[in-house]
Amino acid sequence: MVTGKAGGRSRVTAVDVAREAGVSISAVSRVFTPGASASSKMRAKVLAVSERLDYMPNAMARSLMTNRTHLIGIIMANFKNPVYLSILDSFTHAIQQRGLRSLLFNVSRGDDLEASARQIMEYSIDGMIVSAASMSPLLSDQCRRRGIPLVVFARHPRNVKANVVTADNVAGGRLAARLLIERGYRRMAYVGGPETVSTSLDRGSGFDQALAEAGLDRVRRVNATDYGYDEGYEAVSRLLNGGDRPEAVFCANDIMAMAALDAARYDFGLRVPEDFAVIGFDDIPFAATKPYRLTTIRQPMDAMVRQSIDVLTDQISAPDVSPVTRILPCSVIERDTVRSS
Amino acid sequence: MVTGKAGGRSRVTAVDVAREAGVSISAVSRVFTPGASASSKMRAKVLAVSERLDYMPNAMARSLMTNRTHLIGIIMANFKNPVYLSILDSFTHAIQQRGLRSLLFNVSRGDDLEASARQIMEYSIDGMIVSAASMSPLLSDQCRRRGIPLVVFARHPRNVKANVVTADNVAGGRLAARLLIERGYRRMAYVGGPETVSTSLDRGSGFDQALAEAGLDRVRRVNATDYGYDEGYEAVSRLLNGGDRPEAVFCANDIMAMAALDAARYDFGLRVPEDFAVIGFDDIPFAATKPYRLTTIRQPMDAMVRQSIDVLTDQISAPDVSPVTRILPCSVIERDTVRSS
DNA sequence: CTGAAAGCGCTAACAA
DNA sequence: TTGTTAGCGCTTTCAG
Repeated sequence: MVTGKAGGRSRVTAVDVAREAGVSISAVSRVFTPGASASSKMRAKVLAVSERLDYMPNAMARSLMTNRTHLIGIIMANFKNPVYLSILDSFTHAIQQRGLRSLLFNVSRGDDLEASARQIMEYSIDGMIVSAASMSPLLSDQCRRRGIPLVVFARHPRNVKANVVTADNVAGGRLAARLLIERGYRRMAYVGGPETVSTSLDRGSGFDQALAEAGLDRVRRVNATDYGYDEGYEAVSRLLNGGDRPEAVFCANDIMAMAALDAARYDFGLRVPEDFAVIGFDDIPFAATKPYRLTTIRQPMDAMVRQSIDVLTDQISAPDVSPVTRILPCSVIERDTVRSS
Repeated sequence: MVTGKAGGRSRVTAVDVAREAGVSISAVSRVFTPGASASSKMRAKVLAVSERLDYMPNAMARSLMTNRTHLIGIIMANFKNPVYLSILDSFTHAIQQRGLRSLLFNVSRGDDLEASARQIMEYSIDGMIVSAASMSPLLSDQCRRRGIPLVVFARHPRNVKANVVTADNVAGGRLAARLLIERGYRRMAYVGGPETVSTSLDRGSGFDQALAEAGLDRVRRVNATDYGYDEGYEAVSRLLNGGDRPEAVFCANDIMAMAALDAARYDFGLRVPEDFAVIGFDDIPFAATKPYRLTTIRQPMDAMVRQSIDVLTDQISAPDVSPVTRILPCSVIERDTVRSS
């Protein structure tokens, strides 16, 4: 029984290391603090003992003094759409690259956004990223009051005072419309997501604008009840069953576009792109597979993620700056669901 | 300038609330501690002031005393496979349900698992879930030494002393083989993932076993370099190009099975399931879409997640128990890529 | 460059 | 039930 405290509950602390190395605990602290001064002898001795004792500074205790937790809160919904896996991949990667950690909150199952935000704030995170459909002013207020930099990702909520990093969804919608017009389609429809989501709204209005500019009218518009495959399938079926069938549809995301393609081909016997064109949004990996080869509008996800983290880290080191808005351009990815000339 | 400290850096603390409410700080503490005793008057008064001042206990300071952070570390790789989005969805949801928080670590980009584990441990998390291909004994040692309950999810590493919750991959492989045999296929092949991954190994060996029991030999076996669509496509192409073409393939996951289906149909002109059968593993949502209608082996993901969290929470409250292993059964999901009788 | 001492915000005995 | 007191493990002035 030579081991320290019993029960495995307690860890080795800086005091243990200091005692064992015959130095003060401040010395230990300095060795583990990046910008601090310590002689190389000191450093070597402390590091050796730490290694032997398997010492590791306690982040909680540290943050109590420094007021930095190195924690970035991520509030996310949409755990059904594969784009969000890529987004999460990029975010966690970027966050880790900078020596930060991700505290992930799932608000997709009707969990209250406010409540989650409150919980997350108990950890006094250094920054927060929100990528959920609903974005409340109360949340951004909370963050501002507490001095926590906040970026709203891939969403452009009105009356919320926060940093915003998003794709230019309106321009993306226009891109879709112009491609379709150029390729000779005339009777177009839009398949949006839930009516309140800003991305769906923006993509739809850009689409309508460009149509109007060309003297065209959008034939119809349907809204899926959720941003998923089944909901998209249902919405498109409604669209194709109704009279005044369109020659082309622009869908608010790739999942719904894939559903549109399937419904058109399998249930209505339409040939794509000859009889019917489909454009999606996002460019998820599956959109490129053989059965789909979906023509789509791509958001510059990696750039968006990078900018978000940049904005966040900038504001963590220099607080009290006014919110920034970064809107990044989309691009057309041509594949085989729109005819080629 | 009536506000407290300047700069927005500092938050309102229990001291502020205590002063304002004319009580002691322990009183404040008690009001925010679930099992503590406080008169309803006290509680009301403190709560009112807290509300007004927007007070919230500091989780870091709290954890310093309690030795509980309510943080669960999740180490994940495979940010390319959509199953993991569902898994993450279930995990974060289950974790939040129990008043815990998720600290997510991405080790998919060649980031060192050890290094990540060390970082994550600085936060003295209450428990840890690892769902990454590689699982080192060093990591489980670290956890045991620090008394941190660990569950290895959907993987069954050898010589690692930790809790394991996984599907019965061997039995799953057998299920696939028996279905194929029953439906009259004879010349079968296996498309595995990277050679070292236990899931791929187990599924393959279960498949081989059941084949052998029926007096059959697996015709061939190819391994994809990674668990993705493109890698699967490449592997299957190799398989179908080689001589001795199989009548059926069992793929280690749905993504590769989808790739197999696409390669077979589009590049080799095979009719499925007449000329060629494909079975996948996982039952991801896309496997059910019209172009695929993939017959597959389903892992009971929700149950696996639930069990993982159960094991974790049990061991958090009652440490020093020996590791448990839970192996859950898979089931066959029949769709259209294996002929029906 | 190094050590002593004073907290960071909170909880947990212990008295009252 | 409530207040007082002593830390949790660490960083950070401030002397030396």
